[in-house]
Amino acid sequence: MSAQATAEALGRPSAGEPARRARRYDPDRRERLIATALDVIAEHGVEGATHRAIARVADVPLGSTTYHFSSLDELLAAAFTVHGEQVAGALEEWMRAAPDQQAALDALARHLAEDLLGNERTLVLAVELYVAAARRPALRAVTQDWMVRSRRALELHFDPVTARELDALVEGLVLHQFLSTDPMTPEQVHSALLRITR
Amino acid sequence: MSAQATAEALGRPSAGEPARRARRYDPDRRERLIATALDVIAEHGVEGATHRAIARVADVPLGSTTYHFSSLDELLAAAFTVHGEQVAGALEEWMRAAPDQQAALDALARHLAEDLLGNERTLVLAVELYVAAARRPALRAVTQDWMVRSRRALELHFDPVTARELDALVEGLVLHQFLSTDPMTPEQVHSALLRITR
DNA sequence: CAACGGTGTGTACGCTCGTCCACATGCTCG
DNA sequence: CGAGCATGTGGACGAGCGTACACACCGTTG
Repeated sequence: MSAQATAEALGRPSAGEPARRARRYDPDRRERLIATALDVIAEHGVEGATHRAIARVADVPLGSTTYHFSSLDELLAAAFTVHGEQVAGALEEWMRAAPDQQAALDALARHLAEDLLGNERTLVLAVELYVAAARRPALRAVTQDWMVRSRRALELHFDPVTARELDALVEGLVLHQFLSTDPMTPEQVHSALLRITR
Repeated sequence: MSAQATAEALGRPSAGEPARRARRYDPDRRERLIATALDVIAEHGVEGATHRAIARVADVPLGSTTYHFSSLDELLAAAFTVHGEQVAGALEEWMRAAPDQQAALDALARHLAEDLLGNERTLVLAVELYVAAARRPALRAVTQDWMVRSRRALELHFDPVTARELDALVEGLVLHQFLSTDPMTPEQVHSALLRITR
């Protein structure tokens, strides 16, 4: 195999069977493992996100995953933290760019349609986090941070009560879109948001 | 142990070690397994709902679970079907009893507060189903049925568009309540529902 | 140059899991 | 009464899992 060939090229004795893979220089393997974990979760769910599955996709040995993260929960928490920051950051940008409440509502509708509902990967990751956070304390904090950040962003343009209701409706729409075979159109979504803010 | 004593009382030879437990007459074991499965899911999540855990709590041998249900997914589907029918039935009752739209809204708020948000078990089971349905085809259909039945009940008093938005908001509120450390009060919930229907 | 520590690599251990199977029991119906 | 069958019971099997560990490599530091 190529691993054997590489070993020979590096001058290792080819007599033995070991065929140990050549050591790689891989400075940001940790970050790559986080990104790969998100890919695996999106495709197979948290349930399918095992050390072995992540290591296989990232093309690293199994032991490497436990070297960089002291446990699987820690790896998952790191992954969801990165993802949550990306999504929350996007919402904050939308809200900061909106000049008034009317524009903020349009921006929220677009954020929903484009970043959440329209993107299979983001949608799946959100729901997977919802579920995983229910049982894993390490993920509760990640979810809390995400929720707080989202609400803060909404409060740039809406009073706290309305922001909270919008937040809940958004979560419901995400879940609805995910589960339903007959999802709502962007127009319906926009209309629902409008009703909350009137 | 008592199993041994029972075996001897039944005239089995006590020389051997086997100590096989006496056969029990248990006509509705299948239904009891379903109920037990819901208990286990509520306490340990779908992830913790294994054949062995359910059998232990129901006090039946491991093999009994695979005798009554050809697979674990089938058992979970049966359990969530029963649960979904109970909750959907409760909503239908509320809606049928409401004389007008105003009363229907109050009833929905009470249904939410009492049956869903105020009941830890029901809340957990709903979210667990959301999550499990994402990856298990056998549960998708169960979720669909539940959603359709809920929407039909709401359409007794609200137009289809509003019913749909209410449905999504309810799902969001359930999830919100489940994840948040600082949940909404019944008054806030009622107010949010009112905004949708205006 | 030698010791050392950070990183990469392969493998072993103990455990739980879903599923399957062999056998025991007792009701039903001829 | 006796054969057949639904149900009850215990145990086995192979697979996948998280984690731990021994060893290999290599830049740094004294």
